[in-house]
Amino acid sequence: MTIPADATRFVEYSDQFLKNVAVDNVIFGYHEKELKVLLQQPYTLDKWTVTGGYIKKTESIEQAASRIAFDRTGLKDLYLKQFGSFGNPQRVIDKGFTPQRIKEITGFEIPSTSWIFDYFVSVSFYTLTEFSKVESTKGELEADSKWWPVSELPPMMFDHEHIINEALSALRVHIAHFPIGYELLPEKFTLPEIHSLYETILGKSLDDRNFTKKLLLTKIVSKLDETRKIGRHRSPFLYQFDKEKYEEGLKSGVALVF
Amino acid sequence: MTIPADATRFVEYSDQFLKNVAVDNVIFGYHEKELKVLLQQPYTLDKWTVTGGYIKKTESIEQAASRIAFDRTGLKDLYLKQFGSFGNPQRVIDKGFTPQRIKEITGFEIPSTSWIFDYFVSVSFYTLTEFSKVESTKGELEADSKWWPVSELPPMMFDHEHIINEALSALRVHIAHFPIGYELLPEKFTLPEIHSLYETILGKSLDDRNFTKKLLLTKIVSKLDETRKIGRHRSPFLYQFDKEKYEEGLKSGVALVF
DNA sequence: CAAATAGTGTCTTTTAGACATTATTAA
DNA sequence: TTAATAATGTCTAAAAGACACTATTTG
Repeated sequence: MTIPADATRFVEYSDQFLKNVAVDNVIFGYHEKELKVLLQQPYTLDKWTVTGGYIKKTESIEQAASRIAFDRTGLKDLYLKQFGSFGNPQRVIDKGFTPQRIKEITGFEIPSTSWIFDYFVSVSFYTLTEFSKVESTKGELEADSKWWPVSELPPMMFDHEHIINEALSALRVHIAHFPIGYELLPEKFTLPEIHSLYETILGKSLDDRNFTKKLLLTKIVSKLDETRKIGRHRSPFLYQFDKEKYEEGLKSGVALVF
Repeated sequence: MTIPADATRFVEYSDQFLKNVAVDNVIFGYHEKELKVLLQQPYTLDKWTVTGGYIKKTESIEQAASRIAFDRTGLKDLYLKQFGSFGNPQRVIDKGFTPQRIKEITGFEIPSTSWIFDYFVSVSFYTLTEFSKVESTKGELEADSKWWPVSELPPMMFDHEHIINEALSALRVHIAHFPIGYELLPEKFTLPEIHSLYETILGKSLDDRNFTKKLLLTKIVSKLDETRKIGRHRSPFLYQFDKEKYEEGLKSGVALVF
């Protein structure tokens, strides 16, 4: 077991942070037709959590989410979407903080009436990124940090399994109304690649003819005059996002219902 | 100016509540083809706020929202829908708490580093109710409490105007996918009545023939063998919600896109 | 019979969904 | 030439949207 850095940080730096409220980021990663989620394992238990952290008094909740996501992924400008907040007295049970435990570890005596023993409201965001862009997946404070397939999650702390499920629902609703893929695909990609991406996120297969028809109708991608040679079969054409249409879609919405 | 009850409560009861996080409820009321929102005016200023309150350590955020809504409306079993959380350092500016001010009023000396001078994250819910069902619209702690048309809001505190706009957007998305009206219409109502309700909430006019066609297709309302005599013109038939279909719609969704 | 509101049907366009064959590449 | 994958079009059914006349009531 590694150092219980969370507890230490709490005690030393707690004046910088808002109390009883925190941010959780569900970081989805797409890689080779699989949807994964970045989880970390705190010092306390054999259970896992989504990436999260505390909110500084000087920053907004969105800024906190962004800072925390950067700490975990090394990526700036991630599109973080708030999808809900979670809070109930049961949330505290798994936390692993007790006055005795903190004293053992840090030497500080904290009264059991302190706010750090009350439950935290989690303001939750999700984001999508290309798996391989993430360099430092390991937070300085956690024992371990790892990508897990959303379909095979390890035992989760608190209500974090529920939070991931809610994030996934929100994501699936979201991609019916807004373009995605810019951060997930190489600059030039093939129709089969973007097709697979949508299938993976939605968790179901999509008719290739109908998929192509609808996608091209939105004009958010445009065909290039190049192909990619990738095997003993017909070479697929390359496409790229039409930056302008894509940005417009982000603002005003684009129907891509499957 | 009335008693600054919020400040008093803060000081006296703050141990019961989570810190730096609170609930706000945007309570929409429908009455005579108008959509209104219940606002309260705290002691401090000539600005108004949506109804809100603090979260007890022993209750979930949903329970807090429900309790707070009951305090303001006297209604139980309101359908409260969480639509977002809001938090940034600017939120504190309007709050009207300063150490000096609290000392003047309550006699307590609170250090300026206390959490009560930091910003609060607002976990926000909206609900819809029939205007005239609300008896005690006045909270015990506020100077005044009043329904305002959503199109003519008074000067609002914090980011509460933004919160109301977000609530309205969420409501308009919501009614495209779930049945509403059960709490807003009399048990027996006419097609023109429910038609007006949808027009009011969506803020646009809807073709009567197409509206009726789609509504009846969902089977959530059924025609009765009675009419209501209301003037020197043809008497409209009465309808009522089909409880079973309605409940099912709440769970699984019902498309009513206009 | 006039004024007011309720009630209803048809046509057109658009969208969704099902479905199968031909084209290209390189071993 | 064959195995592998890419590319593409048509038909049908359902839904959305535009649009206007007839029915009933009572002063």
